[in-house]
Amino acid sequence: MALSTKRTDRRTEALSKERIVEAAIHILDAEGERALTFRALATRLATGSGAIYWHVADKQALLAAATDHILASVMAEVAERSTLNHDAIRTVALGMFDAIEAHPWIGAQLSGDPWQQGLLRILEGIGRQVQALGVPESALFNATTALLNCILGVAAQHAAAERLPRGTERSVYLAAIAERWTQLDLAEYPFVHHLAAQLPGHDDREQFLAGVNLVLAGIESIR
Amino acid sequence: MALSTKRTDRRTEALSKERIVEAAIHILDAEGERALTFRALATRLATGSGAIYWHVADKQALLAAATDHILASVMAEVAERSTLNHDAIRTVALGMFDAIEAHPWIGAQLSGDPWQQGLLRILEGIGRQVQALGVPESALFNATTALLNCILGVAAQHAAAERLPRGTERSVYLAAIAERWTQLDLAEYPFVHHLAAQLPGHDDREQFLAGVNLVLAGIESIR
DNA sequence: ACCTGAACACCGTTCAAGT
DNA sequence: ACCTGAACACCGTTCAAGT
Repeated sequence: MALSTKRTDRRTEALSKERIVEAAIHILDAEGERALTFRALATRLATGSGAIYWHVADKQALLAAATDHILASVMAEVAERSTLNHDAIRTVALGMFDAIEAHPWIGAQLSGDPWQQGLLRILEGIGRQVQALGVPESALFNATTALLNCILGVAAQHAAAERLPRGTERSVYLAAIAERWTQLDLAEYPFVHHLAAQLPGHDDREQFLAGVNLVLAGIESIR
Repeated sequence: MALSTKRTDRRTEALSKERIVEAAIHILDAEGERALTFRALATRLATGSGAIYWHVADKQALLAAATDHILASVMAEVAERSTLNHDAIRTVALGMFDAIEAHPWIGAQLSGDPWQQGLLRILEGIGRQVQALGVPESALFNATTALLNCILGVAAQHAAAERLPRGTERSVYLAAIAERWTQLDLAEYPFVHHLAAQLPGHDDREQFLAGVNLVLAGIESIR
């Protein structure tokens, strides 16, 4: 690597898009979305805030690159456990679920721009398996986006949780929502009241998988 | 109403949460999400920017109230055309689709906070019909949120379009995305390439309905 | 080519002061 | 009780100036 020590003598390991993205991910994971500031980023990288613009177009591009970085590693990891069709789809979906849970700021990013680079990797991964299931050409797009919607739904849920004060427990968060639901007018919201009882006890991951299975069942009934 | 003319003599029709929300919706619809500023809102209401805080907690609450206002009218309108089960679900879903298309800023709001007040009306409306379909207790939550995910998916797509420069045609927007997809490496993204061809010609509303139908088919196969 | 950091043009929100 | 509007504490982004 360090064949020639010509430039800067690795004092501060020259800035690069990759280093910037890594630093951004660190801040996002450690302190949340609101803490990612060009000033905070510059401080962490020991540089001026303007320097970042030499490598990254703007904040939106930075967030997209950070999301892409995570999603690329998800797909790489998932690709190793090669299974087929239904199982492959479930594997990709669960990989996404875990990634969104580990990095909730991804949720906001995905909901905000569902056609961004990073999500295309997932679209590709899922779409190929849907195709392999023998879904007719005309239903291919719809079936794949329906599965993607399950992921976007989870993303939206975690994006909302991300915007809470740091360190709020998931369980007390759900309990607070259930509490709010219970306070709604019973006559007007009977069904929501009914769900409120189930909300605190439920397993997010299990529910997510159930949604995916439901869509898979729908796909099965189509072909 | 104006039994006594005691106070302010209706010179400027005193501020109220409702007037503020209506003004906010006007700005959001006419000029987009980024144009909604407390300063712009204050100017439109011919008041000081601080006055708004007397009626609304903060910007997040204002956006939630605006979204709730729209969704309430969607549900009211949809409730009149009373149908049953599958058709009722499709009616609610299409009502939401049209609302999101007419007010794209709702998309960002729904994706950002899927448990907010406004969306509960939809959850209630859809959930009741799912219940009426005879879906077993254990699958009720999953089936309803799966349908909600279709709506959140559409919301996310329109939220992304909303953030574009004003006045971008939907068709040129889709063409631009298809163009980007075509430029991806064919070996790595064969499926996305395949979809790119369908993207410009497709009908959003039709695709949305197809997704809903897919989930409904899945629900049918469960019970 | 790449980096610095002050400066610019904004925000949401607060709050003493008014009526 | 309700409103005013200046002030505060931030932002993302730009850009002359440096190396």
